[in-house]
Amino acid sequence: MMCCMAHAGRSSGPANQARSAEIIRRVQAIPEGFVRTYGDIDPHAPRHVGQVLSASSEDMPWHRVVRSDGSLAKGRRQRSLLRKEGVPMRGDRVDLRLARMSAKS
DNA sequence: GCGTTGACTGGAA
DNA sequence: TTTCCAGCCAACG
Repeated sequence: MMCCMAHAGRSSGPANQARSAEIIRRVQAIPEGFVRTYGDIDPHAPRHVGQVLSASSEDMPWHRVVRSDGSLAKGRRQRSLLRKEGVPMRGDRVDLRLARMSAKS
């Protein structure tokens, strides 16, 4: 089944926007009190996730996105928000054992 | 079309 | 346990 995006092209295409849109959609889908790693949101391009979040509006729970080891990308600023939402944490790191959600909804 | 940058990840020391 | 290195993908100039 390669019909869908057979010749979609990799520049200025709808599929291109879909990639970023999908990342934003997943981040907004994170319920309060839980977190997800960049790799869970986009295992193919975890780096792009952060880049999209930085370029996106602050109307999304970007603070619920943490690294695979539970460490925070934005440090103290992010930690305060997570702890305020009731996210289980261990020092300056999130306890992924309890806060990490499934790979997908 | 090419090279650089980035809110990353996993494995090795 | 922490720190360092190399790999990957997408966006930008």
